[in-house]
Amino acid sequence: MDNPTMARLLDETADLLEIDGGDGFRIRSYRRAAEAAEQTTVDLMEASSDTARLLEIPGIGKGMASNLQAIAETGTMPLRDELLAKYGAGVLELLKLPGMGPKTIALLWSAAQVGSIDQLAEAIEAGKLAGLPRMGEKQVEKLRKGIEDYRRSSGRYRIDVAQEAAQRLIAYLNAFPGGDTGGFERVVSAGSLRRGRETVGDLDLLVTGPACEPAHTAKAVEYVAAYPGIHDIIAKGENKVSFNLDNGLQVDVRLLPTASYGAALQYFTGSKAHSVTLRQRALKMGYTLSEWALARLDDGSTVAAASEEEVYAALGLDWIPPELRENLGEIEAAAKHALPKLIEKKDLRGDLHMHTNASDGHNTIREMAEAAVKVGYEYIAITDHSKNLAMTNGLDERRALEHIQRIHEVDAQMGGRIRVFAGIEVDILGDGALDLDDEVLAQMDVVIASVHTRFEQSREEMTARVLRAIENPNVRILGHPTGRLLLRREPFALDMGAVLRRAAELGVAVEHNAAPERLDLNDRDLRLAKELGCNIVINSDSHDARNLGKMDYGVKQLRRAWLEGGDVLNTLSAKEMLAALRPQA
DNA sequence: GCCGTTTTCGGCCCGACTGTTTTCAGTCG
Repeated sequence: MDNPTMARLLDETADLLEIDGGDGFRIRSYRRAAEAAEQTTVDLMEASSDTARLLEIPGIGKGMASNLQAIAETGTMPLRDELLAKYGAGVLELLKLPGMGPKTIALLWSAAQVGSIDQLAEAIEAGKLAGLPRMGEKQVEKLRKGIEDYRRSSGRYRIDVAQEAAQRLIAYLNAFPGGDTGGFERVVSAGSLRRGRETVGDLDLLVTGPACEPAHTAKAVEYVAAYPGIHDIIAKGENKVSFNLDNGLQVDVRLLPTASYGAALQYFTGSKAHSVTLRQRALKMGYTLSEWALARLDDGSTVAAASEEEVYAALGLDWIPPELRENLGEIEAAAKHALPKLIEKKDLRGDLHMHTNASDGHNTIREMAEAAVKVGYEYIAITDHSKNLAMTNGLDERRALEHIQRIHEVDAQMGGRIRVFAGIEVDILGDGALDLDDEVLAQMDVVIASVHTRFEQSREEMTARVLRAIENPNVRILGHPTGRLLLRREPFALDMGAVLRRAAELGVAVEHNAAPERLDLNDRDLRLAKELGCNIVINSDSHDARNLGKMDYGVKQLRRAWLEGGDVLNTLSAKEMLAALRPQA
């Protein structure tokens, strides 16, 4: 079991304790321990036999150490089992509905025998919630919509979750002993994960090599099917194994001969719409395209199959980056040799959105700056929260001014190794006013304005609110413009066209927030932003120095939006970036 | 349940907003 899984078990125990009405401080210690498990560099599974080593981790005391040891040994822990037996696993799923917290769950459980999302849906339909305390019409309607949203998004997984699952599986497959089969040559992920979609429905893994040659796949298939992370096997054939992982994610592993690698990779990367258009094109040229090869229609002889480049070239096309394969004009562009030169991670020279322990981050300004040097950045901006987000210990005017001083000091201490700009992620209040005085904001190099509250406003209200915020001349970046949390919270209603048009006029940049739970703006709106002439920035929104370089998923979204290096301000030098960000300054 | 002690018990996180109240509980992050 890995650290994140152990962390999840501790966090679930905290959830269950809350539902059970347990002591708040005890619950917090479980949350802290979960966070510690998530963040520590110690391999907890390995360290579990050494109590002293566990106790060295801040947040882990005697009780947590024995919990971790129980988890390492049995895969669970007594308190968690006891509470699960009492309430059932369904309550943990209930907690994922917006507006549904532990107190409400406890109420529903005791008053209406509701212990799962399905039971809640039934209770709502049967009108059983009417009359319960704090269950007015609006509240019930909110729950109904929450269930709808949840059901629509379930069955999909965030790209980082899918990517990590794929990496573990790929590592396992690469360890195939092979023996007389000749083993595997290449193990790669295809499908929507390779295309960089923000969420993934299932994993497609492609395996080629001697052990995958037709009629010789038995040993390879058995090895795949023996992967320890498998929950249940759906299908097992000669060149395909399908199964569900413990977290429910479905995986298809396909075994194909080396000679078909390119055709197979193209076929399994999709998208479906892209592949259909490609196959139509092949037919017009007298070819047929399958996962085995691009072949002549008349005699079936292979035209191209070993690499994707050969397959695309034989169809008269430049190789198309996977992120573009959505049948949105990429095939026409490839035929005209007019594909964009997509932005790459190495083009990024800085990051303009991150938090420190002055608000809800984990590290100091200095630690963030040092981490950014390691990533290879030329500049960063420190942008902590403002006071309206009390939960995050957001800065008021006085603290914000002090923070600017400290940032300047660190900037000087870094001795030119990196520029550290003073910034803020200022809250956009309900009416579109900003959470800090203009005189304070005016002293910042980079002001990001973001919505964090009152997501339920109407489209008109929200649009007016955001427009008012970006009219403030101190605002240089609109942060995570839709507020969405993938698979958890829908984007709020907003007239995106109106906001982007005004942002372009004002020279306010729109952010692509690269945190994998946000990826906000999405690829479609990013493409629109480019068309409308908006400045675009990509930021990590790091709350931890270790996340600073994690831009990969965000860069994929930029690529899906057809963006080139020149479209994104982070590819500029510090001086050019500031000039573009503050054209009037 | 963790931590850090004036060493074995007391402190541990503040505030806005909503929908339900008619003075406030619950959620948010």
